[in-house]
Amino acid sequence: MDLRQLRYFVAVAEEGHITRAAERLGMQQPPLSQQIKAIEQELDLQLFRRKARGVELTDAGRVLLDQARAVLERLDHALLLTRRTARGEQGRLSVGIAPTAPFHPFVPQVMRAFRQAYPLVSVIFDECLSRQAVEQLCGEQIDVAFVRAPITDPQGLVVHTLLEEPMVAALPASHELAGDPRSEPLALRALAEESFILFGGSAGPGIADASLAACYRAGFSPRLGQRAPRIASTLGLVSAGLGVALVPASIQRLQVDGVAYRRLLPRERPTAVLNLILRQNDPSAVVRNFVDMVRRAARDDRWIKEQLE
Amino acid sequence: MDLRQLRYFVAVAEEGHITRAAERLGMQQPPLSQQIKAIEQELDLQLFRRKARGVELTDAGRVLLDQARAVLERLDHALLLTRRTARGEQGRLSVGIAPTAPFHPFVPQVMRAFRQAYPLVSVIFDECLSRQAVEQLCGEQIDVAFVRAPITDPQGLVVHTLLEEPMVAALPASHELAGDPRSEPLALRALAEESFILFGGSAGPGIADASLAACYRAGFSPRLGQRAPRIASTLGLVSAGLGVALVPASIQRLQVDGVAYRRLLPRERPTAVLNLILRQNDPSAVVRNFVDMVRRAARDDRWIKEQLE
DNA sequence: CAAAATCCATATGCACAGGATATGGATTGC
DNA sequence: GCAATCCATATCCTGTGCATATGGATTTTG
Repeated sequence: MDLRQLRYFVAVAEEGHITRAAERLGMQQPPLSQQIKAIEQELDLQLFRRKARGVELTDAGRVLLDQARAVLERLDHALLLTRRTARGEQGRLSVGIAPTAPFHPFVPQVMRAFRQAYPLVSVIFDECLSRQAVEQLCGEQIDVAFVRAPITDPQGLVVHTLLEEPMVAALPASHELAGDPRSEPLALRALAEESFILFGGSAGPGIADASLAACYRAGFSPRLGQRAPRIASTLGLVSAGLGVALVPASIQRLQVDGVAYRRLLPRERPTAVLNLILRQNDPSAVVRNFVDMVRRAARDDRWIKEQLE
Repeated sequence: MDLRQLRYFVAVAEEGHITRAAERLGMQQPPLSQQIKAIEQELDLQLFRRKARGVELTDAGRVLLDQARAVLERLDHALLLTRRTARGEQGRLSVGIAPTAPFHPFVPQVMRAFRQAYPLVSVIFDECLSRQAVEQLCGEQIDVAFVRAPITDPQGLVVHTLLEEPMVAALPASHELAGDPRSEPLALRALAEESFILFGGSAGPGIADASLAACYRAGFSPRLGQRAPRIASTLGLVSAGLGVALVPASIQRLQVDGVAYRRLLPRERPTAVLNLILRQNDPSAVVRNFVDMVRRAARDDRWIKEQLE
């Protein structure tokens, strides 16, 4: 049994005439008659009753017509899904995302754009720190990750830098240095005597490293306060007056009672990067589309430039 | 796109090797490679990644594998249903049935046998008198009918006589002639003065005609009492003492308070036939199977002979 | 490290399936 | 009774799909 024969059968059944069906199929009548006969012989049953004017479906023929339509439809559907998958319009995408990444407008913005452009791709988010991201990428648990670590490509992975943003100081609101957000940039040295709350824990080289490095460059060894695993708890500790923290500028969108932000002097302030990381040679078209879109957005997006001041 | 190609694809996908798949398909490797390539070109996408040892499905290939299996399964199913229909193992059967027919054991017996032999045929019953049966057969509302009329084939229909059974008299239990069922057969003349309740109404030449004809043959014109449309009301009237009725012997299975049955003298008693009626040249295999089974059962069934005494 | 092995791709030849043309036969309609 | 309609059969031919032979790439083995 052959799809061509199935299509021939459907055409004949729908037209009720072999001649007319042949016309519709762009062929001559005799070979079509032959094919119909061949099907009947193969199935060892009659599909049509030959009448003086045209042909008429038998019961079996009627059943086959229904079924054949379903099969052909199913096949079209199959090819559609396959093509969509090949184009990366359909499938799954597992995205690892650093805890501070969602606060930068770029991330939700590009995610929204992607979901709109590829509505049939089901996107799953998984919050993870940079070290976990690398592991989960290698273990195929996630396909791409937004991370804040300035990773130099580990084996088998590719890192794309999407943007850099300045970091700002988060101070207790009661702190003497906590002024209006519009106040003059702060010199890092002014914080030399403060406890520094390190954000991100020891899970990976990320924001904490950048903060410390900046302090060293500014000429002092910061007093280390508590470590907080997440951004919320970090700001909580700051709010409680347990110390100060350096956080990406985009975190300022998170207004917390008792926490004030201050910009730092451009010359000495650390920067936080946002990197996109993925498996090298990942053949997934979904991943390719995603990465393309994210990188293009990062390049084009005016917002970034404003943010860099 | 071709079913053959689809099967080739599934084989290669399942084996992970073109060479091995070719073996399984009973062909050589080069043409199989060609066909796979042809599919990929037609769909304009990659289904496999060629590795050093064998081939590996791409995402699109994985999707197509799933879908292709479904399509092939669907096709097998389609052919199965078609074959079943052609064999008359599947479909619908609308059976008209005379009101008195179900009381003869033959009818439920053969219906049970049919449903057992052809469980996928959905049988629909429709009680109807002989005239309606003819109409509904011609109008294709029913496919076959059990009727009690001795119809001579109307145009386009075929009648098969399944069995004949004697008729018996149904008397009010209080009637002087109402004796033990085992009493001697009654002479029809003995009922000459009774009111005859005609069963079946005027809807068709059936039992009522046979009853009257028998009376005429026995030498008297029966006094006509009420007409009753159905067997239950007929026996109700008898029970109420409004007259007597002649009914098929098999009706005796219907024991009604106040109604006694008596056999009639073999020489003069009327007989009730049970006929199977259907459209001539009905192409339905289901009907053919049904008629074959019913007729065979009617011929073979010992029960009938006993009933004929 | 070279040689064998494995497996896919390409090249070429051939056989057959499927389509075109021509024609016959049956039924219907005027 | 003749024309028209439509399916079936016969014959020929083209193109497709398979087989055989061979090349190329990578892995395994001695």
